[in-house]
Amino acid sequence: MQTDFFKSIELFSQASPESLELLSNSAERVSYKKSSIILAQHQSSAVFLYLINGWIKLYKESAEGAEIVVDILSQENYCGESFLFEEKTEEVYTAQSISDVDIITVPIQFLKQLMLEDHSLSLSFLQAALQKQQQLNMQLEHLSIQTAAQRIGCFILRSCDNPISEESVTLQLPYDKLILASRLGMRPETFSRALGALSEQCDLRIDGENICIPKISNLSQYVCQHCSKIFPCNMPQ
Amino acid sequence: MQTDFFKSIELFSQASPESLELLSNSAERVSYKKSSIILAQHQSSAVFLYLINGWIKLYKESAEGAEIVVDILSQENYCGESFLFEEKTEEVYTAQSISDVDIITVPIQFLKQLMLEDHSLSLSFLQAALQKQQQLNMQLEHLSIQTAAQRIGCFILRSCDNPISEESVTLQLPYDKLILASRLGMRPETFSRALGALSEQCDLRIDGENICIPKISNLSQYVCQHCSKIFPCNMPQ
DNA sequence: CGAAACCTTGACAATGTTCAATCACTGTGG
DNA sequence: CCACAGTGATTGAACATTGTCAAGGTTTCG
Repeated sequence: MQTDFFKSIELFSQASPESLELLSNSAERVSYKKSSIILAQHQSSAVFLYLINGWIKLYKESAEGAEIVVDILSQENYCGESFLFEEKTEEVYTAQSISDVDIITVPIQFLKQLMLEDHSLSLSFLQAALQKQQQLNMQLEHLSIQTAAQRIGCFILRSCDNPISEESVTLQLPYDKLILASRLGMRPETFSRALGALSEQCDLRIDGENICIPKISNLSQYVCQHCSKIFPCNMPQ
Repeated sequence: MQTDFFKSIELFSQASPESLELLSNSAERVSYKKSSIILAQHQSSAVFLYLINGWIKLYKESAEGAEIVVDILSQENYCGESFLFEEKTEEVYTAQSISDVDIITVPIQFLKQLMLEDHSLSLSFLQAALQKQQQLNMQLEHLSIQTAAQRIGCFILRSCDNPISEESVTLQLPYDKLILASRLGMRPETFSRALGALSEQCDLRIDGENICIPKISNLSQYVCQHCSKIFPCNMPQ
């Protein structure tokens, strides 16, 4: 792989020339079709995975065999970083593509070595980790404060390019409603009903995966009531 | 302040001698009585706060004035790190002591400078951030999977020194039930009822803030059913 | 076409919240 | 020392929200 390619990825853009060189030798770029198992549980603690494009579902199984969705990765997200300093096999998960995807994988021990040698790179990772932390805090807040309809509305709002526009906006849900539901911490049935309620409350027009929002302010008013952030919050998904 | 003191704190233990020297000159160690406002909203983005001992509540206000508990810090936790690389005043909060506390404060810009110069220190922070991330992931999972009673039980379980002991264990709740309730994402009334239900289910004896667990396995069986982790999971609070 | 996956709907149960009332405990001032 | 206020905690009843189970519709794709 080419060093220039890594240079263009924000997470690696500050890495030293030596790191980039080493990365380009040891990283692998792979493509998968939709619904492929990319990492099985036993592999997940040994690999750092960077998602170039597409969507990936990370999930585990509970003691009783139920599927627990840990996270949905989108473009430019990554996973596996929690194994940088821990050997624990506690947090293992399965990674499955939910669209066609392009990814990069790096053996975790190799990445750790880079991290120990390259100060700039570790600062980039620190920065990214702190951002992710904020996002997780937001999700926690939403889960305990917002209703199902508000969480869906919040997701839609944060998908708008320009949330303060007065114009009507049309957008597509990025993936299955089933997956979006579990991502927002609710059952598919609840999602379906809540989306219905939301569209009544806020005058949305919904046709399958397409959503038309005639007036964004209707939505933000309904959604952002109880939240600690100030609209437009610009938090990533 | 003395450099040895910082050396004894895990988060700073790997810092270079120069960093320790600089830290000991610019950090402040302060004590507060219970219920003091330690950081008001407008200060929180300028200060890194390390908690030596006691408990601190971090909270914000929603658009409507309701209090939103962001986090409860316990011994050896810290806050303010999210402002290392972001100037945003988005995530500001108020920090209030909920017991007598001893803390250390470091101006955030000063800490940032250290981080840019001291590779080892930034690795320690990266490691800590990744651990915190795992903790947040666990909280998210619990909030959407566990019932109120299970969350309380999980908290109690993880407060036990030796969760695989066969002996009976007695412990104290670390702070108000009101605060614990909001930390676990439920109303005080729900907490009260759920604790009652839990003590029936798992044969606990509860007297105010003291909880006696005759048989821990009763508790773990009831609590850990749906969780993706394996008992005893040893996750921090 | 037919199977499988995705999505929706209805009836009902479980869970948690809200509001109001009450009680226990603590510390304060007369 | 006692009355009293204030905080923390509990309880009941009504209500809101979400989950569960079962059935049926829709879309997609081989």
